[in-house]
Amino acid sequence: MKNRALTQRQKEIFDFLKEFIEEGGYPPSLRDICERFGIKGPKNAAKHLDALERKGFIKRNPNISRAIEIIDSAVKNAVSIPIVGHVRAGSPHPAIEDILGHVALDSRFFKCRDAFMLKVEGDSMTGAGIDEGDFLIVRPEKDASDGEIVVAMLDGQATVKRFFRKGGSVMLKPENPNLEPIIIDEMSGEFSIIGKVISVIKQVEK
Amino acid sequence: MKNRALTQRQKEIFDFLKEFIEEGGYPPSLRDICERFGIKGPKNAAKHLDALERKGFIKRNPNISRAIEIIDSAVKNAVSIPIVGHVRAGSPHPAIEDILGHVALDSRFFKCRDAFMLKVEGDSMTGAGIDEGDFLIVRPEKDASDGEIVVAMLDGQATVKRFFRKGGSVMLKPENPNLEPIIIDEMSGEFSIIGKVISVIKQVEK
DNA sequence: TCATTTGGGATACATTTGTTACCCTATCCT
DNA sequence: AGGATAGGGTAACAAATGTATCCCAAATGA
Repeated sequence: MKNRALTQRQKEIFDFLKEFIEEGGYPPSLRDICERFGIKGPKNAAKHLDALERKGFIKRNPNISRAIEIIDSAVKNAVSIPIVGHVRAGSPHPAIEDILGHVALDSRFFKCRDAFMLKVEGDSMTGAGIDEGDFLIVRPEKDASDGEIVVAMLDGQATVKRFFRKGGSVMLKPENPNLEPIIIDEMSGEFSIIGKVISVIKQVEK
Repeated sequence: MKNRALTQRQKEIFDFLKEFIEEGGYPPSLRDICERFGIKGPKNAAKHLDALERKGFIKRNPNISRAIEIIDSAVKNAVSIPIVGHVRAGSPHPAIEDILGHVALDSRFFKCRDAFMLKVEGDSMTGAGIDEGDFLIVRPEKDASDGEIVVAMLDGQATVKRFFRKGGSVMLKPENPNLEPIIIDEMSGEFSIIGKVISVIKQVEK
C-alpha cells in the first residue's frame, strides 16, 4: 500500500522543482538540486525524485537529462490565447487583428485551440450576465444554432447578440429590454458570424 | 536593424519546441530537434535556436542541456489555483477542504497567490451576473468594505452576498428581488468573512 | 558580382548529466 | 532485535548533450 504523503524534505524538493521550472522554463538537473540543498551526490537527489515519482507527483524519463514532468499541475493545461482589440470580417477565416496581448487560460474551459478573447463594449447583453468591460472567450464558428450567443460582424463592427434563425433571415436579439432585436436578410452579405461565446470572465474587483 | 520575422523553417522549429514542452514538460535536446526534422548535425539545429534567440522568441542558457525558455508565452503567467467544493470556517485561516481539482489561470487576473475557485450554488446573486454553476475566483480576506461581494460563512455554510455594515451589525444582501437581506450581529460568532469575489467565470456553453 | 543569410552534412571534442555501487546514521514499526 | 524507510556521503562510469570546425548549396540583397 502506497503512502502518498510527502515528507518535509520531499515537499521542499517538489516545491523547488516547480519554482525552478517556473523561473527558467526548464527543469533542474540532479546537480542543480544538489547545489540548492547542499547535497553532495547526484544519486541522493535522484532518490528524492524516485520517491516523488513513486508517490505520483512527478514523472521521469530514464537516461534523459532534466526529464522531469510535474504531474497534475493545472498549469499544464494552460494555453495562451490572444486578446483581440478589433475583429474584422474576412475570408476564409475572420481575420483577427489588433492583438492586445495574450492571457493564459485553462484549456479545459473551452476545449478548443483557436479560441480568442474579446473585451465587451456596450451593454446590449446585460440580461445574460455580460456587461461592459467583461471578457468573452470566443470559439470561431461559421454558423450557430437558435438561442446561442454569438459574436457577429454587422456593418463592419463586431457585436454580441443572441442568435435566432427565422426562415431566410436571422435575428440578433440583445438581452436588454431597452434595445430592439435586429433582423437581417441572411444573404445580404453585410452579416457574418465570427464565433460563439463559450465563456465570460467578469472582473468584479480590480 | 533586426528582422524579427521567422522563416518557414524557423517557425516549424519554434512550434515544435512549444509542442515538445507541452507534451513532456521539458524542452527538447538539440538531437531531439534533429531527429524530428531529419537534420544530421546537432550544431545545425543549434543554428536555428540561435536565430530564434536573436529574434527574441526564445532564451537559451549556454552549456546547459535543454535550456530553452519560450519567451513571451502568456503561459508563464499561469498559476494553478484550487477548486474547492466546500468551505469551512476555521481559524486562523478558514480551512479549505474538498479540493476538487486545480485550474490554470492567468495570475494577472487576480494578483494574488492564494486565491481559490468556488462553484456557485443557488441563485441569490443573479442580479450581479452570478448564476448557478458559475465559478468564482475568491481572494481570502478577513474583512470587506460596503458594497463588495463576499463569500461568507453563515450557519456553517458558505454563501455569496453583497456586504454592508450598519453600526454593529452587518447586512448580507442578495442581488435577487425574491430574496430578503440577512442582518446579523457582527459579534454573534456565527458569521465570518471568507474572502472577496474578484472575478466570475461563466460557462455559456459546455 | 560579391557578400550575407539560411539550411544542412560530417566529424570530433568537452562538458553536463544520469546511473551504479557501496557505505553510513537515524527513525519507525513489528 | 530485526527490517524497512528516509536522508546523506564518496567515487567512478557511461550516456546524453552542447560546442567547435570546416564543408557545401541556394536564395537574397547591395
